[in-house]
Amino acid sequence: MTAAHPPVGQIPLPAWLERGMADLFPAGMAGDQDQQLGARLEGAQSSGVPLRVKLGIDPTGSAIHLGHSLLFRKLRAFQDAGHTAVLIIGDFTARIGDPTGKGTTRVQLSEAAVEANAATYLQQLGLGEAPERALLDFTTPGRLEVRRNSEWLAGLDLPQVIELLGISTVGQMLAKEDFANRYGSGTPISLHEFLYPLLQGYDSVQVRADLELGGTDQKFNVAMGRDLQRHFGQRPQFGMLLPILPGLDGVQKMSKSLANTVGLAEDPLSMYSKLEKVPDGVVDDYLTLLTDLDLAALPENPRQRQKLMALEITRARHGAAAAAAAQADAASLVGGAAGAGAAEAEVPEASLAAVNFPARAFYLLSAVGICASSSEARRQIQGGGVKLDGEKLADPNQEFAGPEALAGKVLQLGKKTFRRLVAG
RNA sequence: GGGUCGGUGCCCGAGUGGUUAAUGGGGGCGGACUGUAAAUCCGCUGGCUCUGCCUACGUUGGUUCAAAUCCAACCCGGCCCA
Repeated sequence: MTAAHPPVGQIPLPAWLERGMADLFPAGMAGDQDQQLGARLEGAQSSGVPLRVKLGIDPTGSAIHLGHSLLFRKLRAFQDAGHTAVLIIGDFTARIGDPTGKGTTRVQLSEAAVEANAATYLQQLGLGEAPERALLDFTTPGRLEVRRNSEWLAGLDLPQVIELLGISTVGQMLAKEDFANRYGSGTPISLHEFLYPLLQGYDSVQVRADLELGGTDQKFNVAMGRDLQRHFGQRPQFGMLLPILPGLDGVQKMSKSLANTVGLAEDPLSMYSKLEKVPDGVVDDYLTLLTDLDLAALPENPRQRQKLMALEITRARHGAAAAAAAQADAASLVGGAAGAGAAEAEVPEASLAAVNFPARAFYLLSAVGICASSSEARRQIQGGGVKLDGEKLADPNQEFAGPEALAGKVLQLGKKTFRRLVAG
């Protein structure tokens, strides 16, 4: 090795690409064009052949939340720059379960469950929706490929599997933090879990990825993709890692199992009211990763910043009018003028059709889905957290004779859960 | 396969025959407070249209008037050995 040169041949990356980026590898040495993403981008430009940008998702849940959407936003940015998004639905790998970030072996999902999840994912990403609200560009030809990895994984035979296993070593696997922790602490690791990174890496081979997007926790898996591509004689992909979005608690990552998420499918009001009170420390992260706002031109006041962030993220999903309404409603509902201010609010509706009358208050809450169980509902009422049209419900046994007495009213739990009751 | 230790409510973790949905902590939810949040304080934290009735301490069966607590078998896991 000669002395390090200044990055003479270093080709700068566009701003849209670098925004929010946590890591990019290989980092790119001046002399080696194959190590530079900038060079590959230029190559794509001059040859007219778009880059293939891989993003894999595991259809393990049914709701996409903001923590996922930052990856899709970046993928969309690549699409808008003319490249091809290769969205891999890990229908096969989902049945193994990504061991990343998990303290325990994941439950293996059934084929049917995976399929159902995959369908709702595409829907949430905006398949069939107005392009300006869709997260991905589904319409421009050549910008999107949706693949399922069962296409190539389901048919692997044992010799092929053994070949894959031969590419990595136990030592490499145990170098992965999650495995190391589990091994160190005596938590079981099933052998099939070692297969996960290999199979995900094999996806990169199959789709001939130029770049793979992932969260920073995916570094191991993305790097594995490079190893496999090299093994199969391909030019290895770049790995672009984006931060793991902190959840609404501001501390732990946004994750459904931690119940600190904002789902893309959520209504504007709950989306806005959740976002406008995230801890100050993560507001800038949200602004960077979930909006396109000019970061240099943000309000100084932390509260204003927070509201702007909440408004902008809600707007991107639901449109300007709905977002503005949500902001106004959130203010009036929390401000104590509940009911009155909520009159025109975009409060989610709850049908009384499934409620058997006469209904006691605690039963009503659970029947309408505002509380998980009638016992919980009883406790919430006793705790003074339930209001009907702004008026506190005091008695969990209060009886309602029929839907007429309730239709049109707003049932409220705490400060952020609302349901407008509708007959039938 | 052998030895050994262990499997408790969302999580961690007490509890070793007898008022009890089961100490404590975390988390969560609700209330007060605040610019929302955080911090702090308070309440709740198995289910059921519920003034009572169910189901609960890995599973199944057993011993007892009585078991999370004793016994047996089984299942699952850690560690050591092979």
